[in-house]
Amino acid sequence: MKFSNTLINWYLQNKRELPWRKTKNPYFIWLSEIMLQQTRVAQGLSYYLKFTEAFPTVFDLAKADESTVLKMWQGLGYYSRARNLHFTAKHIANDLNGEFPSTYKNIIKLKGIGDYTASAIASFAFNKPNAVVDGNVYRVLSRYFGIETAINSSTGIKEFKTLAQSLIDKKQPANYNQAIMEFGAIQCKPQKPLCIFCPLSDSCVALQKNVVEKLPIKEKKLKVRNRYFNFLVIKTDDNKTILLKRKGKGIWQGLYQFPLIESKKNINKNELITTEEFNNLFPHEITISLFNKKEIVHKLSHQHLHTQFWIVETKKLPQAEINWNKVEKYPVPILIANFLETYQAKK
DNA sequence: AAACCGGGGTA
DNA sequence: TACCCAGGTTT
Repeated sequence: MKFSNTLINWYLQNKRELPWRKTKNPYFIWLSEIMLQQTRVAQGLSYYLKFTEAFPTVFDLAKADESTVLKMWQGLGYYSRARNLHFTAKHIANDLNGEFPSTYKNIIKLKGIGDYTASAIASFAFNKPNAVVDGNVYRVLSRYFGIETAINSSTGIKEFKTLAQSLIDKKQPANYNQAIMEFGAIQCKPQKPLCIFCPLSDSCVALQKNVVEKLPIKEKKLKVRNRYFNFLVIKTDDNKTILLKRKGKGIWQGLYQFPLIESKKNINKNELITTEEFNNLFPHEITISLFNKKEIVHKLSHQHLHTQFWIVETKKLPQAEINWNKVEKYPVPILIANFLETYQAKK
């Protein structure tokens, strides 16, 4: 059977009875869609009942004070939804004569309505063949077709939208959209999906490849932390230096490095020599110069290390116990090794 | 492209 | 704790 027919049949037998599924009133449908953005049905339901009772028409909502609307929204989260809802209610009541736009193109112009919500309203209220793509649709399609494109990449967004649009049942777009989302919410769940008695199990690519739990794929947007490292490359007049072993849990555990002064940003020589750490190391006279005129940015998966190597020349230091011809014996981060290579070459 | 916006449920 | 939820707007 066709993908869409299977889903619609499943939907007609398994759907939950929800108040916004019993109406074609675009105002009610809009209200429910805004409330259900990033929100579970169980959480939004009581708010929907409260709002439709207090504001039975878009004019009632438009007449209310914004603070009243926000107060009623309290606890539902994402409060810009409530502000946009009220703004759009006033727009529809005052500028559009209370008539809700009936096409995707016009619906999406409304504040607080994006691609998903415009498609949902166009199909549910006006029976237009605009396919919805929400979190459920991403999950169902990526699994059934075995699509590994990241759903939060720009190419993934286009790919899934195009696919969803190609699959919609144009004779009953509302039922199809409802069906695929309900199927994703109840059957093809994020965790522990019910594959054992799934009506699509025979042709589900992810099930056959045993990758159901891995889909959909989402790009990890790991936040990169910028750190600013100042390494003090010490050279005593008896040709010794200092290497310190990194302890603790952070990066480079157990490896050796030159004494490090971390700063909030790249600093110049004056700023460096006035740091407390620097003065603790060098009580007496030294000469100091920046080795790399341009900062070296060492990129780790989750950190960008903006690095400056400072050459510090001084007379004999009791802490400086490592002879420069032994430095290469120590395990060091590649960042330090690369520095040593260019530094030694210049000598 | 990425940050931001929230409260709540689930494993 | 980490992930996800009938996403959209702003930068």
